Amino acid sequence: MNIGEAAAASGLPAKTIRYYEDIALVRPARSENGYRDFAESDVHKLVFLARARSLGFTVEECRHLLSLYEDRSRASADVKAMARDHLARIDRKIADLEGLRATLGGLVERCHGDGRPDCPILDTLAEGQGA
Amino acid sequence: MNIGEAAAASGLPAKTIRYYEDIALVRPARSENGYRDFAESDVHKLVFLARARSLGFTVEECRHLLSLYEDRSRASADVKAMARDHLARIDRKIADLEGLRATLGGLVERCHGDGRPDCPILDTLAEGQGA
DNA sequence: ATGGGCCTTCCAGCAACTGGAAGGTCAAGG
DNA sequence: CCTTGACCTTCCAGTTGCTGGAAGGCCCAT
Repeated sequence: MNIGEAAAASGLPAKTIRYYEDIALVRPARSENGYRDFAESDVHKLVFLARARSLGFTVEECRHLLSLYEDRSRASADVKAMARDHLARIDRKIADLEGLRATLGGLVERCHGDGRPDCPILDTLAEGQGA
Repeated sequence: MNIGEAAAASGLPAKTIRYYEDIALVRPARSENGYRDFAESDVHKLVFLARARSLGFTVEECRHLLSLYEDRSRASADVKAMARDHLARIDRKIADLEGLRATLGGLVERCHGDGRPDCPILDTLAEGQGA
């Protein structure tokens, strides 16, 4: 299977797949003409990667998850620990963003938003009572 | 005022301040010895930048906000529009993360997380019912 | 044989810094 | 007076995860 088909099958851009080969996440065979030749198992890995990335795992975490996935004897505890760490990071990020949202939302509400030049948003950025 | 003091006063690392000069967000004077010499107004700008960045505005948005801030005749509507756009982006990001959180949280719950090798998290990444 | 649509490699760049090397300056202490 | 150490300077490279583009090779149909 050429890279174009692998891309279509996995949902990843060809460029990204080449990049994943660069950083040794996948190792497709090569045809005689030098084209990459993807086996079913390669495409599975690509799909796995696409899913893990879309869940927000970093590439390095994906590498680790992939190795756990390929290790028939691994313990699910390892995976769960990673996922839980990741969950905690997500929770932190959500909390941060909600704080941000509250601050900025408050500023937006207080800004009359017309042609007058005085603006509580800029004032706050400059003086900093609210951020 | 040397860069070290400006850094302490603004809360930004010296490296970041140099970077901000590089991209022309600030233009401190220079002393005879070649050291940067920050006026109060420069430090104000740095504080402004630090606050706006911490609210998640991109550097380019900060550049724009700064110019609005310096423009005595600007309309607060401009600022409000930017802030509202930014708010919308934050909301989208929060929603994305909450979706992620739900998916991943569900997986973590279903994973028994012991020494056994079968793991719903990896299975899902591979087969993809849940992502 | 020629056109197009694949494929290959490599180089550059995005955001927003951060780290480090190599060297200049300045104030204090011996 | 000299050294030490903290500061400052510039420049180059790396980070994360791709993405775009150029230059060139391959393959298939007309």
